[in-house]
Amino acid sequence: MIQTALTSDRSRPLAMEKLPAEGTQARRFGKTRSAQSTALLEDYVELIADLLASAGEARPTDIARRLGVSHATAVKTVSRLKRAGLATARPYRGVFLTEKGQALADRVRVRHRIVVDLLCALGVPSEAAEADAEGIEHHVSEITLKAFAQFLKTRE
Amino acid sequence: MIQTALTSDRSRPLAMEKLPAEGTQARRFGKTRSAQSTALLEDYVELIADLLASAGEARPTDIARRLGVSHATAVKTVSRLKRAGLATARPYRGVFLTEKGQALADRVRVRHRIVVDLLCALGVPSEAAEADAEGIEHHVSEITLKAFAQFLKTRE
DNA sequence: CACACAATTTAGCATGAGCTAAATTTTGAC
DNA sequence: GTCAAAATTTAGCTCATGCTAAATTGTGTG
Repeated sequence: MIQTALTSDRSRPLAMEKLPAEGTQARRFGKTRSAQSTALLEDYVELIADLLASAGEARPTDIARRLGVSHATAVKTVSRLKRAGLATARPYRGVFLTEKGQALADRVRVRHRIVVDLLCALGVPSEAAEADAEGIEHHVSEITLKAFAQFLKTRE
Repeated sequence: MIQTALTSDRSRPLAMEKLPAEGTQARRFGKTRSAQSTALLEDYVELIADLLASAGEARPTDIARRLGVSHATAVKTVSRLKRAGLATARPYRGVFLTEKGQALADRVRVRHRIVVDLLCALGVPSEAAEADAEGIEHHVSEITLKAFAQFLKTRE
C-alpha cells in the first residue's frame, strides 16, 4: 500500500482504510500528511539515482553526508526503501534501485526541475528556488505539475 | 528554540547545533525537515484561529474532526502547542491562542491565501489549488512568498 | 598473512504523530 | 439533586525519523 502511494502519489484515493471522512477538509489534511511520509523516501531515491549516475555507486556514508544525517539513519531508511520495493542492497555492499525505484527517481527529477524553473520564472532567486523546491515538490500533484509545465511553456 | 523556528521560519540560520554542515545540500535538506515538523503546528494554529473566529471556541473534538484525527491525537498536539508557547488551555476547557500563536495564525492565513491565489493564477483548478496549497505553503520561504505576491500584483 | 583502519550494520534510546481503550470530568435531562 | 451521556484527558501501544555507541565486516599496508 505504500507502493500505491508512491507510484501514483496524490492522483488516487490513497486507500487509507478507516478514514473518518468527515468532510472535505479532513480528507485534504490527511492527504497532506501521507505525502509527508513519502517525501523522505523520494529524497532518498532521488539522491541514490544521482549518486549511481555520477559516482557509479551509492554508499550509505555518501547518502548520509549528502542528506545531513548519520550513517545509521541512512542505513535504516535504506532498509525501509527495500521494504517498499524501491531499492535493493546486500549487506556491506552498495545500494541500488529497483525498476520501481528508478521510475520514481525519474519522476521526482522531472518534477524537481519543473518546480525550480517555475520558481525562477516567478522571480525567486535561484538559490532560494532550489531550497524551497526541495520542500514544495513533494506536495505538487499531477494536475498542478501540468499547470506549472504549461505556464513555463507558454512564456519561455 | 522551536519558537525561533516558528517566528522567523526559514529566513534565519535556524540555529541547529551539532549540524554536520557538510555542504550546501545537507543544510538544505535539514531545513526542509525542520519545516516538516512545524507544518503540523501551523495547521493547528490556523484551524484554532478559524474556529475561534467562527464559533467563538475551539474544542478538541472540533479540531480533531476538522483535521481528520482522533480527539486523543488532537489533545496531545494541543499540549505541544502549549509547550511551544502558541496556545493556552485549561483542562476540560477550550483552547485559545497566545499572542504568539495569533501572530503565527495571521501569517499562516496570509501565506495560504497567496499560495492558493498563485496556483489559481497559474491555471490550477481551485479544488486542486486548495488541496496542494495545504502541503506547499509550509515550505514557502519569505522571499518566495514575496515573489508570489509580486507576480500576482503585476498581473491581476 | 596478519592486523589496523574504515565502512557498515545492529542495538538501544528519544521524540513526534497517530491510534484505541479506559478513566475522568462536565453537562444536561429528569 | 442525581445520574447518564458526551466530552476530555490519560495510558499504552505502533511506526517513522533521528541520534550515539558498540559490534561486525571489508580492505589495504606492511
